[in-house]
Amino acid sequence: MDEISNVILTNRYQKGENIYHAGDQSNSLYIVREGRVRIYRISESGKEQLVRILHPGDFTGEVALFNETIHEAYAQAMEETHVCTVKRADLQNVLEKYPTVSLKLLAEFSSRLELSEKQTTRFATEKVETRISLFLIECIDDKSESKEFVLPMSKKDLASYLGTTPETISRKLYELEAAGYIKQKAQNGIEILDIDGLLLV
Amino acid sequence: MDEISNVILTNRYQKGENIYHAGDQSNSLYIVREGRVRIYRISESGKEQLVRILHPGDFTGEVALFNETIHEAYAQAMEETHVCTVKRADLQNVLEKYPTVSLKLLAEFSSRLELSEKQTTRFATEKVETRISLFLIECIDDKSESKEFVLPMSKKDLASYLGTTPETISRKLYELEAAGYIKQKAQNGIEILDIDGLLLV
DNA sequence: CGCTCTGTTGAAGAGGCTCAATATGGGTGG
DNA sequence: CCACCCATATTGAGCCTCTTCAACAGAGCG
Repeated sequence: MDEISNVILTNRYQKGENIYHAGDQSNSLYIVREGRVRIYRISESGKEQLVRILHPGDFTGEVALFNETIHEAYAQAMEETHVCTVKRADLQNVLEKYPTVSLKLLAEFSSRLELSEKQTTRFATEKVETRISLFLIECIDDKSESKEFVLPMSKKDLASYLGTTPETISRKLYELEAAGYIKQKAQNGIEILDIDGLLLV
Repeated sequence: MDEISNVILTNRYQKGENIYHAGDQSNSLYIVREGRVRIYRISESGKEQLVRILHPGDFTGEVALFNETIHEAYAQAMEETHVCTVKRADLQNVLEKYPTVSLKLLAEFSSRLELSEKQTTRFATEKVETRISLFLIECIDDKSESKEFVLPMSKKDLASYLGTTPETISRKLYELEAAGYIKQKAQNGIEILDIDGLLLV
């Protein structure tokens, strides 16, 4: 722990500020301390997709780190955010000295890989309505118990994340509500009324 | 090397045989020695998607390995295939003893992650025709030089990989040929005539 | 030689996108 | 505290892409 704290730096970013850009030749791992970070990509045809949102404890920058390439994604602070950075050389030192850290990292990577491939398969095989339903269901998995929650992002971002448009999100949520599966509340609140119904969409 | 060869087992699989199923509780890493292996998933709604094809030297099984969960994908031999397996405990021993192996693994994982997220973004933002064009372009990147190659899989598999149908593949390839971007040859051969044109699709 | 799986072609229809107009709401400055 | 502003969200209409279903052609294999 001491060894690690010696090699980390902390930076602050304002809302909207970019932590790195696609094309940057970074050599650091970024760990979110406070705030939220939007990771997004620009496709070949110039459209933007939200890949994921980092919360305190999450990290990013790994691809550029282990492969010495440039960043392929963008990282942008969604609010006032504190980020710790570890330089590549320092990280490699730690990893060589403490092999169990590598095992933890490997576990994290492999579950991220799993998640990403699952997402790809959903895009490849499910229609928008189903992707939205599955997303809603996963929102309650986390907080368990209560079947009511607040969308973890704006509907615009959600559209980008799910590979659709804000218009379609709006309409599909309306349809799901009309069908009695969910109830929309103020400020992006959602209550799930019928999980089984949602699963069959 | 000696240490590793002591802990690996070799298995043979016939064409069509499954190496593991989704739901299996596996505890091994599988390395392809000879042959080809199709990795695919079944989505929530029951549709199949081809995730990738393993060639000699490639490996799989990592998610179940580092997270002690069940397999989420299926691995099926596409032809007579020889596969080496390493048990989880043995692998962890090696990784703890030789930290640089972990670094190599981390590099491999992170580039796979990168690839998977890129693919997700393509599904989220590009239409089928563009996805096909990009796929064709990547086929020649590998073999460089020659602008002629044989599709690395059947068109049916390609449809599954690109999240579309064989009918659409057939039609789009026809359109790309009509536009003068490519030329189709016998047995899934393709010649690229105009890369820049393809990139603009 | 026939069977089965892959690939092609046609027609119809659904799903989702685009564009435009309008509403809403959080944040800012006066 | 209010008025305003800009980003987000909603709603409608038309259209385009792609899927679906069906029929048929070809290729590979026992």
